Amino acid sequence: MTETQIQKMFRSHSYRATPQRIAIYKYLSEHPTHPDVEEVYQFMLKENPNTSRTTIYNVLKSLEKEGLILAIKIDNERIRYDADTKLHGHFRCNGCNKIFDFLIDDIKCTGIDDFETKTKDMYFSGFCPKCKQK
Amino acid sequence: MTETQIQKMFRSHSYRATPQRIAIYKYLSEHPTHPDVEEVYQFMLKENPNTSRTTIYNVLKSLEKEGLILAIKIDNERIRYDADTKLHGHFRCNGCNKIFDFLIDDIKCTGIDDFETKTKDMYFSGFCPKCKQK
DNA sequence: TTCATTGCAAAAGTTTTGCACGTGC
DNA sequence: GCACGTGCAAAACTTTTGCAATGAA
Repeated sequence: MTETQIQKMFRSHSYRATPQRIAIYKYLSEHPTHPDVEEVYQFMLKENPNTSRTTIYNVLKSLEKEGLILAIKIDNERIRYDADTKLHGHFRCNGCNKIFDFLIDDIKCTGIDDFETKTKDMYFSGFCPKCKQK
Repeated sequence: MTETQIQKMFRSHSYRATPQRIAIYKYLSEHPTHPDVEEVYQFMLKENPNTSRTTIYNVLKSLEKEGLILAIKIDNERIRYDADTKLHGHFRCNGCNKIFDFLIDDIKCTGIDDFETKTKDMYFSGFCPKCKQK
């Protein structure tokens, strides 16, 4: 996504396209490694040593609220973020602690037919192919 | 579940059956409302005013580690706990903030065939039948 | 008796708040 | 120019740690 496209996206959500917002969104979309607040903060410090943690919290919270990014709560320790908002699952390996994306083809549920579903999050955990051999 | 059964369950997991553990587990299984640390603490205070928050953290963490309870991370603010460890989904209503349980009949995924899956968590959000009318 | 577990107090870590200043529109 | 957003420092809140005392097995 180009900087101009990101700007347009923010403006269509009535957000000002500040350099900080653009940089954070760009970082998330170019690093689909599901980083947490601290990783985003450390990256932003490199760009501008005056960056404040408050800004990271503000930006991530507002982007999540507006549905532009996902908050991934698969980890007990920290919330991770993902700029890919298409429906997909997350697998956490207990060996290497990495998060893997996977496709969700179909889900069949009972008991929420009359509910209005807005978001669907799916978290699996276990061992990835490499770690299960050990 | 009777107190004796809970005791046996703890012992079979090499946990000592302390009154605190039993009371916390009993509270969770009798109150399937997905309470958080603070709610468990407030309940325990009524039973014994000397209860420490540390104990709540210790007990919930160890029970979760051993798979005797589930940690539900559907809420941004707090982790909730559930003594029902059978596979089921959780729906969070953005209107009344309640958590509803639902059945998962089938999930079809692509990309993790070679993974060894130990846990499956599914979180939906949106509006419950009552709240969607407003 | 022994050692896991508890409760307390303090420390560490995380997130929010209040406010002055700066900047996108 | 105006309102939104940022950065800073402090406050608030959450969770962990170290340790002495307790009590389950």
